[in-house]
Amino acid sequence: MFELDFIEVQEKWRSKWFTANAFEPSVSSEKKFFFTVPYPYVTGNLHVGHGRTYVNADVIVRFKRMSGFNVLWPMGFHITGTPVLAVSDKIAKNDPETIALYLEYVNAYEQDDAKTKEIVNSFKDPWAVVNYFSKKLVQDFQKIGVSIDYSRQFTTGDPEYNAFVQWQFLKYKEKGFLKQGDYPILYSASEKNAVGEDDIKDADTDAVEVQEFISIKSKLGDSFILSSTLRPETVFGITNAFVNPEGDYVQALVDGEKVFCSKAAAEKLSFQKHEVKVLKELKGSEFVGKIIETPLGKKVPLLPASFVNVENASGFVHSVPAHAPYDYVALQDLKKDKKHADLFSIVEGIELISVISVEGFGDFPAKEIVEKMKIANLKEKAKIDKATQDLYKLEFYQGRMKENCSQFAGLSVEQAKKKTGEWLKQEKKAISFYETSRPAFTRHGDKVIAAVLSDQWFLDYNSPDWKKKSFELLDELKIIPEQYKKQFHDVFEWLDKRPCARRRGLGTQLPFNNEWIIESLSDSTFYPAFYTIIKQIKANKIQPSQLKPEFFDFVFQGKHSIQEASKTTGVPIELLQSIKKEFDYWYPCDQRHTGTAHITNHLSFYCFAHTALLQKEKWPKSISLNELVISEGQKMSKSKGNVVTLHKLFAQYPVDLARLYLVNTADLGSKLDFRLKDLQALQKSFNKLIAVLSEIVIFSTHDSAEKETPMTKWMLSKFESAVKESTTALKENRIRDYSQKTFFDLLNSWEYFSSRATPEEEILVSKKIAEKWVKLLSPIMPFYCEELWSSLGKDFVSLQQWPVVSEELIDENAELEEDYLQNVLQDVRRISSLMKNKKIASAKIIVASKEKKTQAINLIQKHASPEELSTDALSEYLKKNFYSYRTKPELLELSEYDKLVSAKDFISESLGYPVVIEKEESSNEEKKEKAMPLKPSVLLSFTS
RNA sequence: GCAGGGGUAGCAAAGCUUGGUCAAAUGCGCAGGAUUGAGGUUCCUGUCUCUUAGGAGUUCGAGGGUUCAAAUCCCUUCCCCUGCACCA
Repeated sequence: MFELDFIEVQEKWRSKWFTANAFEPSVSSEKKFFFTVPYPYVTGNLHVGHGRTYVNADVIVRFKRMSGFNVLWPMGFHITGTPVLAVSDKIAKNDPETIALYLEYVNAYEQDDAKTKEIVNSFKDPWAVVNYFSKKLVQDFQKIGVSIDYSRQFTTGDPEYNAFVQWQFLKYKEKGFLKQGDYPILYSASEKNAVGEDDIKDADTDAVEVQEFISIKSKLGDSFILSSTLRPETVFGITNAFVNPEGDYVQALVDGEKVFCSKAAAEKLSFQKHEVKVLKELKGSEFVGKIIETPLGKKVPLLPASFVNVENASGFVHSVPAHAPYDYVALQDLKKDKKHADLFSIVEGIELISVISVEGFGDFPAKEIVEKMKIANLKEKAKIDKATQDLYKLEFYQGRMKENCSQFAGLSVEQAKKKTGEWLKQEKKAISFYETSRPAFTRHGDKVIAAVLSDQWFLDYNSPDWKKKSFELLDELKIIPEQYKKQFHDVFEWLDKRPCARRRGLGTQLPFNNEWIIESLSDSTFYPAFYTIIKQIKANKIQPSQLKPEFFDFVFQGKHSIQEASKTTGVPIELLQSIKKEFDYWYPCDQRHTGTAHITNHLSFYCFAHTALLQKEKWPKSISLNELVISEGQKMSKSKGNVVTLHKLFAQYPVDLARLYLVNTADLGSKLDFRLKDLQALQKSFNKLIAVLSEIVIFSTHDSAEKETPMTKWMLSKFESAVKESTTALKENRIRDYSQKTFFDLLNSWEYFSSRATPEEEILVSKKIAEKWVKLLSPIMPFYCEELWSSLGKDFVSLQQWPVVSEELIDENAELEEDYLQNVLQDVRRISSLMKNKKIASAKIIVASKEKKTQAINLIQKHASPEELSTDALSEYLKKNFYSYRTKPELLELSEYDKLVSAKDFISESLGYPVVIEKEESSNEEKKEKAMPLKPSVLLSFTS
């Protein structure tokens, strides 16, 4: 038995590959294959989700390399944005959870506890995080055996990279793709800064977003009151407004107009591009009973309601009791309220106004639903919330505006909502009021509010020419698996203006405005180009300051003369030439592989960036994708503690096994559910294959008599078919198919062959398949394959030529004969199983006569359909398989008797009792009549 | 709601583009047998239902259609997952 210490084998080949620089190609005359996978983000360890993407990628790349391509697969590291910063921040503030997490991460690499602590402590500096993990990730990658060129590493924080990204944004600006405008964001007033999800308490479990309320202006004296709603379309149904009598309100000058709103609202408005000056403060109770005039000219009363929250939006709400459960219940409560007995007649006089029709409800859905759910008063908050939500959903998606809604009559609520809001704002009858979707606080405990940035930078993916060109790219782009092409199409359609810079985080500053950091998805769209040049930039010590726009103009776009470019940048002409040559050699990117999650952003931006910056010949050629990995049926997350890190995995299982598992468990287009039990089960087959293959490799060195037999023909045919099918599958990126064929099918075939064959036959076949099979498997399990290959006295199977199919060995007949034998065996077993209580002594197998076969062939050929056949036994039999015999008449020509006789011992052994083979012509048995072509008659005899 | 993907035997997962060879690969699980002191491992066999001679019946979310023939093509319908932006 072949025993290997997998840790040792892995270490050995890892170090051999990388000391020999086996995967570091340079410009040559060979045909090239430039392949990339998005660089990982460096805030922690890699997990099986990364593993899946990188292993699939590696299989593709190894196949291409063995198929004679000059393959470049480089790697860099992504550090842009807030996450690294957030980690450092938390560690600096001694956040116990973060420290524990990072102790665990670092502990995976370090032996010494004291050292681990020291390292984690150093993470107060974000660059320490970046530097530490980028080094460790390289080690991890090398451990998985992915054949990456590590000589072109960089991080997105490197000054060379900054210059490269700045150049891109200069180009976007020149083309008019970069624009500035208003944008609402989450904001902390006390920190004077934008806040992201990672800054907000509990935002990872309970997301906070910015909502746009429409605050309509209703006249009250010489001022307006601002009442807010998320449903502007109901403005036609207003019957009154509500104020919280306990609340604090102000009168303020907002953009030159006197308005009433809550005190909190006035402050918020000042962050939303409004000039706000508070004139006086007053209590909500002072508004009760006042009559206001809505923008539609209707005079309605202001009534008290405790449910109005002055901390939310403008502090007043208008009331649409026909459609809003809260409003309806509030009015009912008010009628019963003794404190406000003076208002009774006003409330009593309010008539509900219906503005939306929706199936299943009459004129006043809110009233109906409140009555149906038996909501008694405002205290039943949970019930009212539910009623509101249900009704809103129903009306929003299914409702229509009624006749009384002027120009919006007949529209769906969905459309009317947007249009009414726009209209009110345009007519200056309302303003936008941005508010957080729930009360939220930063991790430091400051209030999070919605603010409007007036100078936010956007990339306008809707620029007509840009979008058109990008669709052109998409038309030509090969997407693997194809099913995702449509999604790309839809995403391209949908892409609009997208904010592309932030006020904080690591990364590159906007070239013309250094207060802005280019946001992390926007700085990672064109970087495959960077791999082609960074090696020479670093090797020749070109300074970041030399990487002026002219440098990139020249290299990527061929602009300026080389003399000019050299003069401006101070880069020598030959060097400039050589860098451009390298870019021109490798570009375009032939294939980019990543997870499907990136389609809606990263991959789409990647396409757009290329159409904006490069000529058509340099646009990407293909994108391949794989779905995500879940763990034991659940999404992986730190909080669930079910994240499987590659580190842990490889401590216990051979890398080659894990690689096999990751490519074989699911197709690229489906989720992979990582189950430890399955992996362990797979290990059995894995060990078996290693044992079998090692044996074959040893056999292949033995001498043998060169004599082919039906069995060797069968095995070689199976093998060569597998070579053929595997190769096709790999060419089409059907990686799972390839692994099934190369690994499982062949293993099963060999096991069967081995049970049927003599040692001589095994040696004969081994000599012909050993090398090929090792090569075939090497993309999946490179470590063991290198080990086996070296035992044949050769170097680096990873760099060998992919096996060529020996078509002449594919022998359909040999395979058919063996299938036939299996069918017969199956048949005999079936019959035996029906003989429940009898012990079988022996079996007689009677093969159909020649005459019957000829007859059968005639019948099949002379008739077009099974209906035309008559009802004799042979015809009845033929009816069942009519069409398959018709398309493959050679089936019927098989020499059944010879096959069975030659396999007689095998049949007896498999069945466990002796068998006799007879021909129908020479048999004395009555049952011989039952024999049909390909279906011999079987006669069992029993021990008494 | 919009967009994309999906529903296959106890479970997981192929097959669907190009209809027949599909009661449907493969793996797990389960059952019986061999091996073993026992367990595990390994090997063989079976695993939709009925059937004491190789037969029959019912299945691929549900319902309808096209066809000599449908898991595969068309229509309708129900259910599930993902994304919906400034976040890596």
